Amino acid sequence: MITIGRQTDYAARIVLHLASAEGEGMVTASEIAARRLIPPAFIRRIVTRLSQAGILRTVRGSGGGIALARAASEITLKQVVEAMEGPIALNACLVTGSECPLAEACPVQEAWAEGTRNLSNYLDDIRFDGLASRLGGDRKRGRGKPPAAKGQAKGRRARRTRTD
Amino acid sequence: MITIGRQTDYAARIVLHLASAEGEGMVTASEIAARRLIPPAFIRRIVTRLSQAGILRTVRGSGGGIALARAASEITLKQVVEAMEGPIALNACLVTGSECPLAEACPVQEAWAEGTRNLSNYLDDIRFDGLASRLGGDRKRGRGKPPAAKGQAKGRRARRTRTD
DNA sequence: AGGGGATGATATTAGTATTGTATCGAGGCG
DNA sequence: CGCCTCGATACAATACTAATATCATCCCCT
Repeated sequence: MITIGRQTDYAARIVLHLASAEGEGMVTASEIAARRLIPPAFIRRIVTRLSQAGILRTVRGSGGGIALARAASEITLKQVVEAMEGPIALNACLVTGSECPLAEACPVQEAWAEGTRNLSNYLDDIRFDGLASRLGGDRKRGRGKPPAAKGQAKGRRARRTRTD
Repeated sequence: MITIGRQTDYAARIVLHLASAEGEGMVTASEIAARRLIPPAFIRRIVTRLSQAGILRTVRGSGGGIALARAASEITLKQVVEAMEGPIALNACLVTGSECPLAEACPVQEAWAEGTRNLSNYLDDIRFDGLASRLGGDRKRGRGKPPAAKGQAKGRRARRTRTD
């Protein structure tokens, strides 16, 4: 189905939660787990990977917890996806390099490659400040925006490619 | 890694092969397997699924084989992907509907949804006549396009990959 | 300095999906 | 009738994912 793993889904929720609590100090893993419906025993590993990727900052000990390593506006969905899933690629043949002897004359590979670039660029335009502002912000701002996630930076990114 | 399965990769190669042999009669599964480096015992199942999806047409018996069910220009990469992988969705929460209690106020889900739409639209624009013409067809049609499938309008947007 | 609270790391397990193979059946052509 | 081809299914091996539990490490606070 070409989907991200559930861990990545969880990771996005975690970062989103922290982005919405930006500047409010540390949040514990247990609290995020409870608030965002993430298996408590699972959240540790995800946080660890996000920390190693430089997206989160953690402090151990009493009073410790988790926070964003930098401003939410500097964290994109692409960064989170790559931290959890590795490089973005629609087809494994794009990342393993030239395992496929047919790659030389493979127009389909080119299609996968461009689709990958499109997806990567799209995800890189989704920033967590924008996402967080849509979390609880609707009530206080009376949005004139539709619930659909457009409006962020993705502009009109024409998807007509017309390759022929 | 958000990749298609290998079966889908195979499926695309199969359709591509048939598209490049359009109007030349039936091709046997064994021949495709050999020419496109697909496990011979595996290709049957893939062909069956593509047939059931109405993309391929098969004829049994001596002299039989496989061919496209309609013109290559009427077959898109999206159709092949959906035949093999089911509905296109970047996150399972988009297809299962409302398994997630947070979906009501989940900006990330909206991001996945739009990314899915983008991807789906992109794949639906890739048609196999275009792909086949790039296989060995450059010489005979002299198409003015570069071999790389670019030309998309992926708008250049400031790329903040800052990982400090 | 010590206790408790928090993350870090790892082993394990159960379940599932994918990949690939083998076998038998059915249909069509000569 | 016999060969050639696809159709369907059962099967195994593998890999991955999700999830849990446990112990180690670190740090604030008293």
